[in-house]
Amino acid sequence: MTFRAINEEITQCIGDRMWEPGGLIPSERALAVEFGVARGTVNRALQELARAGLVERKRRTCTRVVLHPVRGARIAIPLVAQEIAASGATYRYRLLLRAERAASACDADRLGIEPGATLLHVRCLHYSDDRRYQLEDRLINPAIASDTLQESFEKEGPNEWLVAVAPFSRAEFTLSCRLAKRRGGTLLEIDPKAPVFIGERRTWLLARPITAVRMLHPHTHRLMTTL
Amino acid sequence: MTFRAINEEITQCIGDRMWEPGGLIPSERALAVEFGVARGTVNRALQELARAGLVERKRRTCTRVVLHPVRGARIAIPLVAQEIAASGATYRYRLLLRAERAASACDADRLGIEPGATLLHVRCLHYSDDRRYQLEDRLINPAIASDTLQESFEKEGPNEWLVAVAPFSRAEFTLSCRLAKRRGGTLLEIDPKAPVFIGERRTWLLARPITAVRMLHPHTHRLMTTL
DNA sequence: TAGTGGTCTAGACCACTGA
DNA sequence: CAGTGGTCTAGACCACTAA
Repeated sequence: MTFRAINEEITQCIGDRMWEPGGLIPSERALAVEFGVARGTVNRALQELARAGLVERKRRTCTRVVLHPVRGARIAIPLVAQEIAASGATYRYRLLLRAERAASACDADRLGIEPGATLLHVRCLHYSDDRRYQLEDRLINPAIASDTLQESFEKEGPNEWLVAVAPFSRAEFTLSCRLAKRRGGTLLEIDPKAPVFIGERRTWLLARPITAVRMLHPHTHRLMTTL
Repeated sequence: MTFRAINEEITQCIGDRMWEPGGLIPSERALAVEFGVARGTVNRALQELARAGLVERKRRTCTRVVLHPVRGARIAIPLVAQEIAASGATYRYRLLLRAERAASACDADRLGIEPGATLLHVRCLHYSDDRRYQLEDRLINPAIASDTLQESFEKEGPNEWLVAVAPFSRAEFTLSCRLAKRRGGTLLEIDPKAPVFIGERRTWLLARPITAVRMLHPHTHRLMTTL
């Protein structure tokens, strides 16, 4: 009897309303006897169910079937190169722009630095089997590493470089969509009247901003997660 | 020595590059000896690190430090009523359609049931301070509860009912966008040439499909998370 | 064939909760 | 004070990989 089997048995009981939403589940020790397994096995099964959100465990007290199962599920945003490689397609990268400049008011707002401070602006395209997959428009705070301004980003995207040099402690994501009529859309070579799907990410190391990136996808893009 | 402590020790080693990205980690048995704990404890610590994406485990072979740490973040998808209430706005609900019918091929594909099987189709609007906030189009598998077909959904949305009666063990999310020209868009009363932001969710209890819902938002919608 | 990660077992201790 | 979930231990077996 594996912990996976126990997991399914318990899920079954909950689904059959043998144990009601909000109600108590028998103790680990009781379940261990019932299923004829060690308590450790039941414990592992219940831990997984708790992580999945089907069950709520209260230390030193009890385990109950969760009353309002989803407060909000979560969707994963993968790194683009990994995402494309995982799909089996060939990943290709092209640098469009690399500029060091003083931050405009708009940049400053987006990245969270002082207007006039130096920043690095990078724009590049990610291809999946020669189809334009994502347009990346990124601001980087050069203060994060001593050699930021030496990076050319000719061969490799900023993401690969950043994950290697700049750990972050806080991130903020936004997903939205709009019509493609503006510059970004034409760079993706899509109909200006078609929508684009936009992901934005900003990261900080403690209070110091690291990078702000805007990722544009054709509207055929799907962001998917299973959990 | 707890598994959390082991976890931190190992994270430290990786952070200090004592074990290089892409390189091998000592075996569980070796680490158990080194830390003076049982192998089970090391195992648990490594499982967690693998889940966190810091380490890759290959069954019956080895554990290695992950080469490009997946900083894939996760976005929370809140329940609409909670989301609106949390924003301080007034939540209002209106039922547009409630139909029992035999599943078309398209329905069957979307919900994952046999074509011809009975399903419940519900369409409704969620308002935030009298602005149309979300159009919900939902298929429900009536087999999940004996009283599904008695539910009118006049006063309360299907979500509130479902969370109370139908726990799930697996969920799948998709986010995308498209032009509003089709029916959904007009029901949201937006310009047919403007894009709509679409979230889709499907849930199962073990292998049994529970519900498939499509949520349309005006393109001004933003989905945000901080973490 | 030696070594690996995945898993289960039986037993134990802990710090706490709730009656 | 009885019962709970959280955790650790020491040992075991398995199915597999890589040499």
